[in-house]
Amino acid sequence: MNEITPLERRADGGPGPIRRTALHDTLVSHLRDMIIEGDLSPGTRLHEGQLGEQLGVSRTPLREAIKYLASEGLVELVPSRGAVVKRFSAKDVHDMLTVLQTLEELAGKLACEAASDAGIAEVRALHDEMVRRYKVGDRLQYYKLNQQIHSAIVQLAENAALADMHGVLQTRLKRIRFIGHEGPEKWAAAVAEHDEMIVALEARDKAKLSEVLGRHLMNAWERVRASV
Amino acid sequence: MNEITPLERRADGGPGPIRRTALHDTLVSHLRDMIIEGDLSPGTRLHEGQLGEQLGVSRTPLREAIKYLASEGLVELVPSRGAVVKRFSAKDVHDMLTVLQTLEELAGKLACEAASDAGIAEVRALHDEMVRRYKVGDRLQYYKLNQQIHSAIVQLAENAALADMHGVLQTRLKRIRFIGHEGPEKWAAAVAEHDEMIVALEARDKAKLSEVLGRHLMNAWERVRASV
DNA sequence: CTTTTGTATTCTGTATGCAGCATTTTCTGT
DNA sequence: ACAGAAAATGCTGCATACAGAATACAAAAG
Repeated sequence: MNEITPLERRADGGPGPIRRTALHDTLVSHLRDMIIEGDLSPGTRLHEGQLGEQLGVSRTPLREAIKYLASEGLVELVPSRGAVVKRFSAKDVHDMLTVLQTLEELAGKLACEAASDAGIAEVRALHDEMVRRYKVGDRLQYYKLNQQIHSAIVQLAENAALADMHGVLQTRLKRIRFIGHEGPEKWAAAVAEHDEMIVALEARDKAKLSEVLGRHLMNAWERVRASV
Repeated sequence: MNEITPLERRADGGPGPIRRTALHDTLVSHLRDMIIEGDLSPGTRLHEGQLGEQLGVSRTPLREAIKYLASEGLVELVPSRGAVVKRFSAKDVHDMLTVLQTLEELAGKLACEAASDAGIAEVRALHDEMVRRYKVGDRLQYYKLNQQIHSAIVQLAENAALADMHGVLQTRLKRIRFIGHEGPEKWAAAVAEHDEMIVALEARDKAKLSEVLGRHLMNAWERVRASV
């Protein structure tokens, strides 16, 4: 999609209060984005010398970032042959969605118990914004807000381990969902499901929210299965 | 627990068919074990120079392994201060067990559908062996077989993503469970639950297996809560 | 013309070296 | 003697350098 551009190293000092972002984190995020957005397509070898030069970074931190991503499951380490962007089969995607479904069902239940009213209001705000984008037909922003909402609900559950696992799976799936372009009717259905979600969350209806989230992800498979 | 010993580099050739295990993998496993077994206790700084010398490895591959473990959640990266072994609070452990419970419930359902008879027989064999160890009072082997059984059931589910997530959580919890020494009556209860599990699995009773697995992990929290 | 083997190149894997930041120790002033 | 500042030490973060493995290419044999 994009050109491979040199990593902009956060210049020292500047207006920012303090530089917290080490190169490692920046690199990890950058590579993750490159994989998700398709700059590095599945099966591509991550050429250390070349890639490092393009990003303006030496091989050492690059290799460390790659190892990190390998643990995240985005790339695969082949002994003596470096790293390649992991390729997901249709079954892999289905499997991931199955687990994600279970996790979000759990998140829904926990969120209804643990969430603050303010937290719920924030999700509502995200939702309203997303609907606005939907009506305008802004797919990219819709997509991003959609992800944010799911993450936000998981956050409301106040369970770090759950958030971790959810985050990993969502990241792995981003690449897929980013591509999946459903038709208008399926899109409308997805929005309707989101509507139900918000209502259930605001009512703190555990069973309902859990059920809708589960259904939503079941349908997600239907929506993306064609594109994998 | 143990001394920190130099990493035995799998000598090339040898009887083994071919050397698949790169240094990276060996290092990761070794460090993981050191953390789990308590050689590196929570809060300990992973001193690159020192640790590398003790293991007989230079800093570069060691750093890569540490980054990998950081992504797994076993260590925490502190900017400009290296890595420290992550410390889990009681809530963290509870949260992990909650997620693990949900995942194993799912695994139980899927396993009943996907498992081969041979696969189920293998779990039964593990179970019988575990019961034998229990009767002898061999806590360590009991513990290991216990873990193996849970992993085996997850494997039967034939869902790679599920296995991944389960593996990560189980690894994080190993350190805790390794310590938790329940009394005789709780131990007996745990074994009884495992008995139920096997029966349900052999009957391919989805609902029952799922229920038992869930209950088993709920009780697991009761068993370990004192020791965290 | 195909296949096989030897060689050369390229890339990964590991070690080492240097610079910057954090912390600790020491020195100085009150 | 104590507080604060300055220097010194130790460690991490990044870059570079070197060695070994894998692959690609070419030449020679069938």
